[in-house]
Amino acid sequence: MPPHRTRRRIPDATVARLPIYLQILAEQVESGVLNVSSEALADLAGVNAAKVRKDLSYLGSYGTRGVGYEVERLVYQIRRELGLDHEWPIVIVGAGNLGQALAGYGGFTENGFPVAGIVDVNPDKFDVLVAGVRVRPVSELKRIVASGGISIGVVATPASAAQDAADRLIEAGVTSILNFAAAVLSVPAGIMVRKVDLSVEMQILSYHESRRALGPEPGVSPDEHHRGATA
Amino acid sequence: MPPHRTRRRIPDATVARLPIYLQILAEQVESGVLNVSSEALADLAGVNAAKVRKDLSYLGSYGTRGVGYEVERLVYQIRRELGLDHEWPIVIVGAGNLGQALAGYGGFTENGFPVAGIVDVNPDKFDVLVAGVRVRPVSELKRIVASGGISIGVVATPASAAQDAADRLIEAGVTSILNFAAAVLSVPAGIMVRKVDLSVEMQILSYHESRRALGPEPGVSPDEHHRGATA
DNA sequence: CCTGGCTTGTGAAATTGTGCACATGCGTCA
DNA sequence: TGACGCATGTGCACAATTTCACAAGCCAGG
Repeated sequence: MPPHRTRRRIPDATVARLPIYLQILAEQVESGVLNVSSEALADLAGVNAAKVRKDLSYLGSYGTRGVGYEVERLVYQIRRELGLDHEWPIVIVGAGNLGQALAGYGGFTENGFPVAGIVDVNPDKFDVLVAGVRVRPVSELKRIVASGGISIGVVATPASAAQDAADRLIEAGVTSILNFAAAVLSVPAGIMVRKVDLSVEMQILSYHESRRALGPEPGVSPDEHHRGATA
Repeated sequence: MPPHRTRRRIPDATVARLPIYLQILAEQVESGVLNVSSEALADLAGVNAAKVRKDLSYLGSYGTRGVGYEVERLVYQIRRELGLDHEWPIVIVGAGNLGQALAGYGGFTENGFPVAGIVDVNPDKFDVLVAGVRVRPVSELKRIVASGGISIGVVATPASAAQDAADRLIEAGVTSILNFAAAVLSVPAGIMVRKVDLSVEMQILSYHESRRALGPEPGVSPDEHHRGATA
């Protein structure tokens, strides 16, 4: 059998957990840990051990029965599967508070997603330096995307401008979008959109808080100190 | 029958969509729209109409056959179900870039989650004004939470300090946490945690981008312009 | 070399979520 | 008042995900 032709379809739920495992494993490497069991990893990730094993099994059989998984190897495999074996430059649309905060955050660059460009419609913002990158007019989006080989765009505009921003990104050639605006984007098939909406998150918490007031759930066992729901 | 005693258990997947519907409906109210059909709402939310109907049916029967849903009424019902009929003051732990950006963002306050306090461990930050709120030492967390009747906390610290921040929040009486740090929090049963991690989102996009390079999916129909995956 | 202990990898069951199809019921119009 | 058109609410089948339970396999020790 060849060294694993990546052709298998990995379930969405699993894909969403791989980055978590990866982060934890990276910490373990730092600590000099050589092996982890599915149970140890599950514990650190706050999930079920069987789930960890099933998730990792989609990558192939990289564990050793009776021993566990070799941390370095697992890190390598997960990174490869997630496409993190090279950088993915991104472009941010919107240089307002949010856009600047995102660019300045550093988390993007650190994780292999360097900010290759920031654009805005407002001329007042042009040439402002944000995290070492000069803000450019949206009209240059196409050039920036093409010359930077960019396939991921970040929408950091007000909700009212989000669809327009998305349209321009797609027109420029971007195929994946991370949307921070409080708006649902309509995009052609084949374009991947993920949305991050703080107010949605808060409202989900609110729902649970207000149910709490109605008395204990008829079905939630009050057992001791485990991981909280990260649903 | 009483005006609907909120006792039903609403599926998580539905709870996660209600805020989206709510946002769209609020826009419709602005536009003076009086009624929406499940299909119209589904279209705007980028989901299936049957799903919308099923989701809304958990709230009770607030639609009219042959007509649709009365927008204002639906807004009221969803808000009530999500516990948005009153404000939920929050406290932010961490007054660094992220904490300041979050506080300054305004999205919290606008949506009924006013920032009632910001704390940090770094004395340099004490008394700095962020979005009109004075940064206080973490030692005052308990007092702030108690006097403000706060049940929701936001962790905006570096990953290494996140668990400590969470512990302090819980100790102070908070029961729900929104975690922006790249760390999995361990919390007692009964505490609700939601995590927002940009690098996880980016990595999920990366996965899909890198699969794209392997050729067209053997199973994804190439149909025209619909809503993108927000999975 | 064989045995015991431990952990993976995975069928199968249980649970959760989705989408179809249609009976039901409201409002309108003749 | 009766018939018609339209959109809800929901039973049901199916798809996805989670969890269990255990056979299989590896390593260490005797």
